[in-house]
Amino acid sequence: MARVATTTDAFNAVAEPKRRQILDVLVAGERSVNDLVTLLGLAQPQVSKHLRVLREVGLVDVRDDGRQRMYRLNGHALKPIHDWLKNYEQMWNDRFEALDDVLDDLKQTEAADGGSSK
Amino acid sequence: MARVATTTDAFNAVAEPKRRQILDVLVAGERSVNDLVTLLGLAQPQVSKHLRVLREVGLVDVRDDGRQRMYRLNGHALKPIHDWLKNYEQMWNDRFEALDDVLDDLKQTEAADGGSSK
DNA sequence: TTATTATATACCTATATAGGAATATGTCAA
DNA sequence: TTGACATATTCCTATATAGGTATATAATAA
Repeated sequence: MARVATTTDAFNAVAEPKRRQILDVLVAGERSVNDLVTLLGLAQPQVSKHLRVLREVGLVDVRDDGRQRMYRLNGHALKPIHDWLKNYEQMWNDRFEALDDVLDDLKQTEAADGGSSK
Repeated sequence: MARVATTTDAFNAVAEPKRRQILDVLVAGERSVNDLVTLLGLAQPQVSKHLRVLREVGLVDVRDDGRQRMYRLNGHALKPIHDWLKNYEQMWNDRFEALDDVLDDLKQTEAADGGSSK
């Protein structure tokens, strides 16, 4: 079997770096396809194709504006990724590293109390 | 061209749902390959293969223990994903939704002051 | 109408999977 | 040693991309 489809969920859609770039541009606001082509230096068909994937997983919405199509970010579609990461945050959080320091201090104090002089 | 390699970064490694499942098990602590096979109901070779991908992107570390190999999570490798999401959090945060409510209220008050009676 | 601009789709190709099955490697026990 | 267990690797196949190029569709302008 091949890989899970890119349009399966936000995880897969966002695995492609150029699609992340597109989203990063759209955070600032609505953009036409051509804007994205210019800003990212990609070929127009590939931009359209990436946008289709992003649209299929709900990461962007479109609006017709004359002959342009304005794409706009829908950040909510990223929440499942953020939610999944919740269980792991503690592993790199400053707050937890601070806690680790405290625990290390406690251990050292214990060791000192225990009598190890070296 | 095909898709970006699964071993390119955490984004791609984690796009595969079964690899996320493996990580979800490892949050609780170290596990042998067979533990994972049993807990997840997957075939042993596929588990080994998924673990290889996770190892190549630094998401897990291994330790030899007799004939077992104990795998352990390295959550730090997920931080780049979390960092990337930082720019988007505001779009689904309660705090921002609360702010939206406030802004809506303001708008309504304005409208009322403006004289729209209907 | 025709031309021009903006975007989407179709077609082609190379490539990297993920799973299944078989087998290799490695470690311990008898 | 031989056998049993634990894990990794190899080989095979079907499939879904991503990029390139060409073309279709759609909307405006002349």
